[in-house]
Amino acid sequence: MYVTITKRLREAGFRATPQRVAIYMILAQTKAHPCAERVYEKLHSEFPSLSLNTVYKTLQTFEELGLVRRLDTGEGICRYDANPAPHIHLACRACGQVVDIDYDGKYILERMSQYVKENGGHEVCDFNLILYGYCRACSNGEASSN
Amino acid sequence: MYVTITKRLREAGFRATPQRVAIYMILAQTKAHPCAERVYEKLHSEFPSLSLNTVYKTLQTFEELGLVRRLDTGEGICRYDANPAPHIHLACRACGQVVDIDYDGKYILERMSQYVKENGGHEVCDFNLILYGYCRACSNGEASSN
DNA sequence: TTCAGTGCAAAGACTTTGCACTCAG
DNA sequence: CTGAGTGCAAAGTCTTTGCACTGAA
Repeated sequence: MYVTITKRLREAGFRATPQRVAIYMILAQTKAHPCAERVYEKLHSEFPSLSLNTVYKTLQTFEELGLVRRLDTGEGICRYDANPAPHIHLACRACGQVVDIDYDGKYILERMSQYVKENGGHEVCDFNLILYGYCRACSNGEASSN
Repeated sequence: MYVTITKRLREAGFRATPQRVAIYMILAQTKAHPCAERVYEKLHSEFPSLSLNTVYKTLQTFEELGLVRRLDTGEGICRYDANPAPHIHLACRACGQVVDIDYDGKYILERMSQYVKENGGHEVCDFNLILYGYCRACSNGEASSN
């Protein structure tokens, strides 16, 4: 994992700084789709000098490199996901967490691309599908936080 | 149309002020999915005293009443759509416009709800599907501006 | 060594809050 | 009349920009 990110950055002509590696590791090791602020908090003990600004810039760089995917869940913040493949998310209206849905995003992309091409003539490259509702825990009435 | 919005506001226990009616009319008469700022601009000649603040508050009210749907297209702004039914949008990466895709959103909602219920046990109420790509004009290389 | 990357501070964009005034019902 | 709604100003939140310093290659 460490090797992978270092290698990928260098191959793309970017420097593999400790900050970048650490930020990537945080994202790769979680399924919580954290926002910039959250990544910053998680790294604060390990990198006391790390600035939030650097987190923003790094996440932007990662997004441009396709290492990371930006998620707009309508909360007014950007969350980040280290899984860059098109996939679906469910945003829980009770606890606020964003969970991955195990559904073939590629299939959706292909079907929608074809449909939209035929009905309207538009070209589709990517999609963002967010489901709003209640995660299992919350719809079962279990207490939860986040 | 005018009657409709007035009636619906009153039925919900809200006052049908000229500002509210005007803001709704703007949204109902366009397919451009304007943001708050844009709505404000469009009404500035008719309502010189209208404040951007009121536009924000009104759009929020409309959203809560289900009269209007909020769209996050990843531009960092909120766009609004007077069609509250679940449907699909395509955001053009060239000209920036957001176009409606004529596809049965209800069908997607039902299918995804069932899938997610069975695989994960989550409850789905709504969805937001944005396709990213190029609108017909832009993918044909035609000049265009928003 | 050298410049991409970092960190600080400040600015920017969009949105919300607080409060006195106004007008819809 | 009366309080929901408006408009002004100010503040807040998330994100970006500018610039000198630093450390990866």
